[in-house]
Amino acid sequence: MSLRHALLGLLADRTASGYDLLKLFDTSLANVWPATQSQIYSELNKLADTGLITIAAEGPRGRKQYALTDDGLAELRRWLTETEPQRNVRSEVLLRVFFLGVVSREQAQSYLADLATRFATEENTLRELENAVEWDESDLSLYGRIALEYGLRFNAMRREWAEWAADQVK
Amino acid sequence: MSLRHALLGLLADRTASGYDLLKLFDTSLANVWPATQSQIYSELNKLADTGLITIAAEGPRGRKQYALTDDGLAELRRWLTETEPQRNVRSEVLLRVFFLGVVSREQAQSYLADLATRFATEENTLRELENAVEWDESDLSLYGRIALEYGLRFNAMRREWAEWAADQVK
DNA sequence: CGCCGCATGTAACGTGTTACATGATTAG
DNA sequence: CTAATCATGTAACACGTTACATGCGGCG
Repeated sequence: MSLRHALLGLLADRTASGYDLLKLFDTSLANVWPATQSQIYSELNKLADTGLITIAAEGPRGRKQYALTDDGLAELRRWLTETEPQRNVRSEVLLRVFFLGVVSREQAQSYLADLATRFATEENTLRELENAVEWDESDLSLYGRIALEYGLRFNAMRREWAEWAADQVK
Repeated sequence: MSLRHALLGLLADRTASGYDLLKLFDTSLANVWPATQSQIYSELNKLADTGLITIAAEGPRGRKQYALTDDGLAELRRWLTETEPQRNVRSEVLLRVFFLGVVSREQAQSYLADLATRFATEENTLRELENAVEWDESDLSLYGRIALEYGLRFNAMRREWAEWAADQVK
């Protein structure tokens, strides 16, 4: 049920249409909680039905500008403080590593070395993103930078681990 | 489509029944690729239908002992070497951090401090697991330890990040 | 003989992805 | 005027979770 709260969270900052939210997902939330257009639009309708958001204004081309209601903000706060985040375990990378025994040691080693390169690339991508974003003094900037720092540390850790693992396989 | 390959991977080591595999998922794969009983049994039937595994023997209580076929091993190798692991991004923890602006700084700070504690606990759990497992010289032990090391480093990294983040919010 | 564990199967529901479908507005 | 962008909606399918359902076999 996190998509619903992601939408509430974005609408807590400012009002937006489904189309606006779609773009926000593709930019700021792409690395945290991706969502498709189809998912966003249907969830918005459900949220409007249950009164957590309302249509604050309608624009050209059938545009619906959604706004968070008091109930919606309460629900967002409740989710944040009173519910446990379910730990997100599934890792396809680890699953593959688990079964590297079915290929040769040489193949396994180069597989892990490739992984290290991949993680290094992702780290660089995030670093470019960090430089491209215009950070300000808002809460979204503060917590956005904290989330980005997580990504940087995560990829650095994974790169070092993959290098270490490649060495272990030798 | 990773569940299918997880099953193939486990059957590459030894033959097993659905029930055996279920227990393997709950122990060795619980932190990598969880699966439910219902999912495992229906996927096994599909794999048997497509000839990637076969029923090597039948036992009491309708027990079906599955074995990997040559096709199955080939498919496992193909998946491992020729397909790209899709990066697993969704993180409920990060999503929550993103929206910490809707609660007070004090609440946000204690939220992050709690996270740090949680990660430290998980790290300890994994360390106990590491000591409890009887590691041998097999491939599964080698790659199992590599996967576990990932978990240890991951939680250490997250704990340090959460501590840093709590400090940033001050 | 009765209970626990072994062993499998399926139905209902929620979430997520891909693809199709349609149309209005605006910038060049 | 026409192409790109804005803007929303829905259908089909894949994957995952929860719950229900059933029965055999071995151990005490």
